[in-house]
Amino acid sequence: MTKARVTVIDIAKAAGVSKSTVSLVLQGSSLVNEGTRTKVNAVMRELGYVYNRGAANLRQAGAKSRIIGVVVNDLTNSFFAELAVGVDMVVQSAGFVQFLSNTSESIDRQREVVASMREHGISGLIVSPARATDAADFKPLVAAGIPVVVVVRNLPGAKVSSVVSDNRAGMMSAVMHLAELGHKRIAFLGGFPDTAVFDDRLAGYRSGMEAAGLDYHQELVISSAPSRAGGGEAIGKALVLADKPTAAVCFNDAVAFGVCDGLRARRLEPGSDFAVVGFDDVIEAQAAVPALTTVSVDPQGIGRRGAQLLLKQINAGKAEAETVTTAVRLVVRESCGARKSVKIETGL
Amino acid sequence: MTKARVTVIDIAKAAGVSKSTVSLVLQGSSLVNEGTRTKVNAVMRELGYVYNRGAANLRQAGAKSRIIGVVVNDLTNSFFAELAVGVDMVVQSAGFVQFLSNTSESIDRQREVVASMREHGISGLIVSPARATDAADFKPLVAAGIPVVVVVRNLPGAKVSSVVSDNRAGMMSAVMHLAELGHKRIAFLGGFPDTAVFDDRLAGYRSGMEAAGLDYHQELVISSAPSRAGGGEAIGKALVLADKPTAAVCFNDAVAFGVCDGLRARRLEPGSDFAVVGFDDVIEAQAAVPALTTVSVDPQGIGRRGAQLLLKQINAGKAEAETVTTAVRLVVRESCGARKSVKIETGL
DNA sequence: TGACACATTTGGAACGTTCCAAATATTTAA
DNA sequence: TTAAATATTTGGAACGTTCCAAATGTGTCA
Repeated sequence: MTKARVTVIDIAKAAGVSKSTVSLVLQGSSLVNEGTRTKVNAVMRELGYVYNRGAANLRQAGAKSRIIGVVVNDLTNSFFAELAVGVDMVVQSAGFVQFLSNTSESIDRQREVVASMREHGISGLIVSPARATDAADFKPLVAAGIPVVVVVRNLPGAKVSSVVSDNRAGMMSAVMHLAELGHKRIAFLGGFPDTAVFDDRLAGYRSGMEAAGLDYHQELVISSAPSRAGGGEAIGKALVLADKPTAAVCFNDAVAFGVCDGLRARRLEPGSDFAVVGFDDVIEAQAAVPALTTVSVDPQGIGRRGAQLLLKQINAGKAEAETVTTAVRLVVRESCGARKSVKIETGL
Repeated sequence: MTKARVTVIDIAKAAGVSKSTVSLVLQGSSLVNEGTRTKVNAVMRELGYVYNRGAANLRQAGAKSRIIGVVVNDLTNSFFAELAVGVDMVVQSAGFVQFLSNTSESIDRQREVVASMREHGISGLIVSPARATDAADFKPLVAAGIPVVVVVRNLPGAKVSSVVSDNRAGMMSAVMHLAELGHKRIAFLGGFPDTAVFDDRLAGYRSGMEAAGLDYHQELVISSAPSRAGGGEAIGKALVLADKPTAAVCFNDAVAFGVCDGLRARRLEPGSDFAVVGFDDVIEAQAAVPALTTVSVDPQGIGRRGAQLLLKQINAGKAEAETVTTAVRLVVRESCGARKSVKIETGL
């Protein structure tokens, strides 16, 4: 029950030096004599000193808090959990800590959370913006010299850095793969049309169709919520078309799972009767039956890249907006019909 | 590019009052006149004032930082991601923010992370301790008056509060369910024997056997790594016994999945040929084939309870160690053989 | 009117650190 | 031996807030 906090002054007294010297030791300055340094360190250990970053921070105006804020929209989704882990890895090894918050796609909550983080003096922010986030929302942060990196979803118009996966190329390769398997009528299912990610993926779909020499038909693009339920809905609409598709690329894996559900509810087997390709490669994709063919985006990598970019800007002291797109690759499993379902895995 | 920070003094000047008054407004004190309050608030908005919690914190020695630390061992595991979300929910609505870090079961990293959080002046800590965490590890925190709540895994001997699921009751109900289905030889598979959680679950197993009037056989308890691979290993050992079991309760769902793999590798179908019950109810349990019968533990609930407990202690100003066990319930699906595999779910 | 209660406001002195300019010790060069 | 150069140490004065004790203003009652 040690009541009083041990401060730099206590250390100074006990070590017979001035507080300034102790401070120098704390910062690992080369000015201080080797002997005094070890003595001070010894005393610190002995008295159980803990550094008060808040106080230090107060003096060193601004960007030295070594706290970075991380805001994601859905930590329950393993995609974002992985992303957070990626951020944590680089942030932690750079001696920073992360404030992590979850917005559940609520723009109000996002605002609150960011405000709170700002009060705590974060040195930078990584955010996967909630849907319908206004590009101007992060203006004050940037104006205050706090670097912001937007990940996963970009925010057109906002002058901030971003790390997004190559949605266009990913979707294009998915479409071309299906075309190679002989499919001619390929649908694009799921996703909300008012998002930048949707636009990119749709653009990739169109490029893919074109590259494969297939016609683009408006009716084959069916948007819906980017969720499992949304996927069920979308495939329902697709299957009542006069000229039905035989394959679909989906906005994301959740949609793809919904599509599979919907197919089975209509006695169609995903993979053999209808080809399905997802996007994201969430962990469940591998274990699902049939295993989902999907575009792998490595959320952890995005987290790492984002954190690196942010740290770079923090260290540089100025935030020059920069855009990084991370590579994606098509992972061919069973749901596209390319592989037979051989589910017996090795014993151990 | 506003360079200088707006401070309470700037506000005071602009509003024609003293900094003390502004401070009172900030704290929502009832002492201040309604007129001045609104004026001050207006000025704050106008000048874009942002509260400096660090400075405030410096003055109000100690526990008012409104930061709580959360450390988990594996955020990639959806169990812990859910837990973090639960914590975040209550912490956020209480106006706190959370430092979240991931230890990946590394005890060194855990130490680093906790030290760093302490430097930042957290008001409390929620931790799911890495394996082999020493009970004394959190002693300094507690001594400094920082409440600590241990979740998921308890730390016998440490005088801190904890929130754990009712491992005993859960395992007991699993065993009794299998007994009701007519099983006599029920194995307990997986888990490391040196953990408190293992002991609890094993105790539940024994109670369940006893309650069902079945004998306890040492040889039917087979420990292994608490992972999918470990499960495969354990079932392998179980199936070479002279008197083979016909059913198994598993240390957790990962083990249960491994057991299913192992069964199939030996041409046995989980559910019909051998009953398997898991523990945790991770999201994959539902979608697996066969769907896993398991004990559902609601990690989000644990997170919420833990956070509530912690906040209570922070507000009370003193940390009286308290132990909460959260209820669990058996979710009967297919892997125990109680239900036929009817996999066609409703369309939407 | 003076004395009192009450409501509101207010200067400083903290809090624990870092930074600066200047002081003091030590070494080197002449 | 002394001056100059170098290495080390050091008191304040910040940083932006909250707290305290005391000051001011306003109204009420004899």
